[in-house]
Amino acid sequence: MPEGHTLHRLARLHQRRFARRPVSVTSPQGRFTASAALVDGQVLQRAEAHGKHLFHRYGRDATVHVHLGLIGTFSEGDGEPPAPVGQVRMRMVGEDHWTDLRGPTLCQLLTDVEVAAIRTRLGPDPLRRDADPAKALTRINRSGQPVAALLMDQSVVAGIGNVYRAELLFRHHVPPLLPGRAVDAELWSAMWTDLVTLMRHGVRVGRIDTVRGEHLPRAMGRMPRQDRHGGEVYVYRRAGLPCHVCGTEVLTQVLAGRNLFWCPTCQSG
DNA sequence: GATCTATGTAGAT
DNA sequence: TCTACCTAGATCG
Repeated sequence: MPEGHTLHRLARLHQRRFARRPVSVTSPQGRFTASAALVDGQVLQRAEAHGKHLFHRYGRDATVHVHLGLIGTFSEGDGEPPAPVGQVRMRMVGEDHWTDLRGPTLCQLLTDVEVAAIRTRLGPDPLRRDADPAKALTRINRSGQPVAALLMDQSVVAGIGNVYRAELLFRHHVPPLLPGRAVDAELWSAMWTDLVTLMRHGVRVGRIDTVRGEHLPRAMGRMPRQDRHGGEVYVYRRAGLPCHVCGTEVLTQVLAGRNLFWCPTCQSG
């Protein structure tokens, strides 16, 4: 679930459902109880996302910071919340809605300085208006690391995860192991523009779809069926299957602890 | 019902 | 580089 689009979608939902009104904040599981008590009953001023980080600002030096990690998840509903089931780290209850947070990597109450520290170490986020893609290119060009590794580095670009990485490289015919310094401005401009479009679509529909008109798989004669993550993709988790565009077997390799997927023909550079 | 795997990161080693 | 986190959907039997 959680690449940048998921967090922006949650921020938008929480802003709409909880902001500008008092919110009950508790920790049925107990691991967030002391911090929850400090904002419980206060007005949520603003919910926003930067990359994969979610911030609930209640006031000066009182921001709840959530990072879902790999397995964190929010569930939500209308009206009265049900009895907590399982390990609910944080429960928020507003006038008409409730939401439960389970399994996050981080759920902590931060001061303004601590929030700023997190945000300054993040790279530009394609889903934010304040993003400067040139900052990302500078970092990419300074490095001999594979572009596939750089795209996953949240201090280079904030919000890209394993699915968007694989799909972006495929869509731009980029070999994953291409060194960062070989990415030119024209290529990066095209990749960034595409990322903005793809991720905005992700926020809108709540899943990652990267198969668009210009890449229709004519050779296959049909659109790819939905993949396990719920959207339509070219190469992510398709190792051993034929490429939707050229039919070559999709390859996989572990790079820096994450599974990488690519088509050696379409992405031969 | 049991088992496997994962869209991620932090912290230990 | 390894492990913990400890959810949920897919797959196995």
